[in-house]
Amino acid sequence: MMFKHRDDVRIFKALADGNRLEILLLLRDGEKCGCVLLEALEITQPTLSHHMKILCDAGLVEARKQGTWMHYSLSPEGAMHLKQIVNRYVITSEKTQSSCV
Amino acid sequence: MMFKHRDDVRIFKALADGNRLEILLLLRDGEKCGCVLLEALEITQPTLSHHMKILCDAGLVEARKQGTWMHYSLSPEGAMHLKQIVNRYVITSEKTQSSCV
DNA sequence: TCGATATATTTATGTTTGTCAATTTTGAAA
DNA sequence: TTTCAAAATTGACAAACATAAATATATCGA
Repeated sequence: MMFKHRDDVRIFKALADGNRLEILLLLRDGEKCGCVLLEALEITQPTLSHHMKILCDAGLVEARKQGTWMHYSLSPEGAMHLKQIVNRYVITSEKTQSSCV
Repeated sequence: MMFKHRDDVRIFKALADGNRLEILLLLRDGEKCGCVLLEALEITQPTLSHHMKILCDAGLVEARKQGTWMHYSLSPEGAMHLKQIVNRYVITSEKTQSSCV
């Protein structure tokens, strides 16, 4: 029960934070390294690292390591998956009435 | 800062719980009253009431009162709004490379 | 009015989460 | 090797959250 729809919950949880949404917006115009994200957000480096892990674990963001730098970008597959999930939970079929009217 | 994208966060938070996702699935095949939802979920009545409030406040679910019963249904407007939000945060443009390569 | 049923509210509790400070790890350059 | 910069990890803490018990409210029928 606690683990119903666990994977989907993980994705929506990743989206349920203002800083993480802001990170996604920053990544919309292309790959960015952590230090650039850090400048744009008013959070500390450990906090950013924490958020990036959540976004990556959810499959929404991809990470590319190059030397000391980590480069982050939106995951097209993650985006597609998210849209599929949304359709699964929120799609509307014909409008019927409650059986206990 | 704490309140960045507040309204969008509220919607994603509403989706970030296994029981609430299950409720949305139950509502996919039409309107249902609270007592029916309660039977389908292994939670207590106050907890269901709590979850329904969160889903309604997020605009994902509509409530219709009829006598003692509350009838819940998916909100088509809420669904459309959610899809728009998802596109805002996760759409992918041309792939560029990080500026600090 | 009284009783039964569906729902909402209040209160309390254990868990999860976002955050930062401090520290560690990693990788490259001097 | 030493030094420096970027990122990850650890530990701690306050706020937010999911949950249930107890209680309150609302509506209908007898």
